[in-house]
Amino acid sequence: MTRTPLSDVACSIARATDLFGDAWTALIMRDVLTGIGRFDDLVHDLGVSRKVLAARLSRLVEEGVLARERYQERPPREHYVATAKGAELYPVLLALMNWGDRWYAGEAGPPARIHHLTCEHDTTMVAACAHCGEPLTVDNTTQLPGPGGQIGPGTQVIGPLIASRAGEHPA
Amino acid sequence: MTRTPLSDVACSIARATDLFGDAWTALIMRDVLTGIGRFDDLVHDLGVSRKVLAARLSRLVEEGVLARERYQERPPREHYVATAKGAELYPVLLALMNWGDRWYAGEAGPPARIHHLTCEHDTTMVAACAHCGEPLTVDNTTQLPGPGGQIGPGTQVIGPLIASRAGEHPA
DNA sequence: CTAGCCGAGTTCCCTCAAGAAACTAAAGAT
DNA sequence: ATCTTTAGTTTCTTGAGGGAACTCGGCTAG
Repeated sequence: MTRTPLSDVACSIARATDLFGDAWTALIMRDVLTGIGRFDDLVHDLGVSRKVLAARLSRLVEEGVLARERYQERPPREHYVATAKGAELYPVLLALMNWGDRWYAGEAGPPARIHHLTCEHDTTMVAACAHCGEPLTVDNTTQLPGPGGQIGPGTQVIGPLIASRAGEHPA
Repeated sequence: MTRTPLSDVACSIARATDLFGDAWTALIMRDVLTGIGRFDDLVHDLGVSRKVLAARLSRLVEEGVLARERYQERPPREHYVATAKGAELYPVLLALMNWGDRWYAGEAGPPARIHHLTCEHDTTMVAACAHCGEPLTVDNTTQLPGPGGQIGPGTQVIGPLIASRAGEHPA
């Protein structure tokens, strides 16, 4: 892509997408957050070309999402770990995973489970309202312009914009 | 991209990313979910090239995420609306937006607010555990292989993999 | 009735980025 | 002295994205 300057747009989704809206970046973050931080391990696990991986990693380090850290002195070796900023991308990954599980898991069920150490249950992510804890959905939310600038033409109520019958829930 | 076959991988994030891991797709979904469904409106709102938009839209329709619907008969005009499958991508967008707000909102604050109609508060999304309602974070979760296949090398506990000090929280 | 306009795309050309695979380079290990 | 591991660069080719012009059905205004 020839750098369409999405980051300029007054939209946090656009800003986030400018960094994260790339097939590899999401997968790199998944791996790094699950402990795969070494260059060659990422190459093998993802099947990404070394060139592209190097480019993504340095972008992510530049953005402060990952950090390059020495993990052994002799011989000196570096790997990549998530910063706090990077760790906060975890909900994005959970949301993607949740959606993938719901719509693409085969007969056998989802390929991975999330185990919540706090409550000791296997679980899934719910997009909950920070205020009341109820799920946030397209139908029960509205987007309004915020203090940081108006949000272009997308300033309407989100409502009955779901297709009438198409695409029913899976099993 | 030359179609690296991510959808084959036994990982729901990879599957979701195969479709959604594209700078434009996320923004198209944002627009469609907020009511911008017409071809030319999308071109103008996003600044995407008509060729790429046409390609993305037909892919999204193929995948059952969007539906092409006639919204007036004379003259016949079609626009795009989200299916149920598409509407369920909303949490992904909320998570991206949340992250963008936290890390890229300027002085003025975030460019848009989410208003929860149910509880009547402006709110943000929390990645909550479906079981206990507490937030899911990198530190309090573990990924385990699920019924639908093992998840490659990423089968470790997620834990102290956050960079020691780098990337502290914003204001 | 013919010229113009609108919405929804196609087509064409060009450039730049992704893929593949070989190459480099430092530092042990055998 | 050579081999291996790790972490990248370099080179080359193909193909996807950007930009802009073109198409096409169907109203609508003069």
